[in-house]
Amino acid sequence: MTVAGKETPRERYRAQLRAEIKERAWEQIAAAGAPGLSLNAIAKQMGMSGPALYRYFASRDELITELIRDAYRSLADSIRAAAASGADLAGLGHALRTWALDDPQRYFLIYGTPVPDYHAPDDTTAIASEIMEALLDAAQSSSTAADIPDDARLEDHLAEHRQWATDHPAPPAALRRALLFWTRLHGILSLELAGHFTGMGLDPAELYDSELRRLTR
Amino acid sequence: MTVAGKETPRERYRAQLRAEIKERAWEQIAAAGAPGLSLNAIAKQMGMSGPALYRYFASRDELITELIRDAYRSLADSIRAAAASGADLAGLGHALRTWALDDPQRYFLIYGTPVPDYHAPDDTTAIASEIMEALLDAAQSSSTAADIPDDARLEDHLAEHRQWATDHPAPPAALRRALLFWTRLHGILSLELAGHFTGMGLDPAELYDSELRRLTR
DNA sequence: TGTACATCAGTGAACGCGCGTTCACTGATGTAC
DNA sequence: TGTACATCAGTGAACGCGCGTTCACTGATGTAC
Repeated sequence: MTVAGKETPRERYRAQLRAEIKERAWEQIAAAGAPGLSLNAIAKQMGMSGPALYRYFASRDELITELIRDAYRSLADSIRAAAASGADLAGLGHALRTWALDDPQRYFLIYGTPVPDYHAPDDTTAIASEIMEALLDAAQSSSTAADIPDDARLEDHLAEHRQWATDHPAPPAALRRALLFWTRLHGILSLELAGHFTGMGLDPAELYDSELRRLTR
Repeated sequence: MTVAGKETPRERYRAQLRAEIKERAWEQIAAAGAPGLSLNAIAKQMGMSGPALYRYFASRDELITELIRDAYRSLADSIRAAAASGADLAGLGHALRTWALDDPQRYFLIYGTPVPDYHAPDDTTAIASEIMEALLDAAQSSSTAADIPDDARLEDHLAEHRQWATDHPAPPAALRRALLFWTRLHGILSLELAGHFTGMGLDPAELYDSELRRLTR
């Protein structure tokens, strides 16, 4: 990393071109899904020859890895920005949905069909933890009388299996709430984004808000 | 369709080979995901030349379409079999999870990342309706005192938007239950199958059962 | 039961395509004295 | 300020590959008389 003020023109140009490559990559992914991403196609779209891109990314895989990282980063930033501006759990829920609808294929790059034997870069787990921490904070500080029925068995399990919440002071009830927030909302979101509600004649937003109400009331 | 007894040897052979092609296709999908499916690779694996497969499927797309149909059919059959043997909503939930874990990529072929501009064949919506009907039956006949807090607003919405449950006598509360069953379980399942719980140190099965308990208690 | 013909399965060659990636090279941009 | 050298961006040709798909053809299997 270079300090902003000390960037040489060349460095700035490099960063700019890397950014543009990624932008085109996102456009391609939006148009044809991640498997359809092609370096040559990106180059052609930018008016360059294919091999030129190898000055900026060592391989197609490196580019995709970077995109996954950026997707995680973007989601974490959205969630944290919402939290920073005083949003409660419901607010984080809306931030999540807005983020997902904003670019469905970006959502699926993180939460969609996994490619067998592909492992996401290690640092994404750190970003995922960031997200969980924001959820835990909100789950802990929002009303205790949330509308989720008790479930002693699950809370016992969570009390003993909380590596994912290491160092977070949230009590089991809050762990449970954050977790259900995560799984329930992803259930609706992924079905919605994949189009499984179209033709059913109901509004996914209503369903989403309903779950959110139950989690935060 | 030919009646079983009237199948000629040729027809039987054809059906057998079509089936074997599909089997190999599933193996490939399990190994490399749906985008990695290749007719030539299947042919090679079966000891045939590539073009030979065109006797059995008009194109790669037709094969995939058929696989999607089969996946839906398989899920619907599993759910209905469970229902037929007297399973309640919880039983259907376990059938769903078992089916999903049995072949994650088959699950994702239905519920995973959608390919932009690809539309599933029309008859799959009929099979999807079959599945929803089985859920509605179970949701209706199981205890009314389920552990889902009331939500008048959602029930109002569902009372007015129930094209997906046309002709089904289930009251709004049951519609809601069936719907939440579907979205909540898919939330956990898709996160689990995509590996998002690994490293968190908790057992997705506990979470799944906990949600099931809440939905059916 | 045997022959003549039609149907069908499978082959091998070929087409056109796009992919990721390497390599040797040109020309422009920056750096050092 | 001007020259000499190093660094870097981008090109075009090429490699090897696998893909879906078409086509003309061979040989086996079934059908009709």
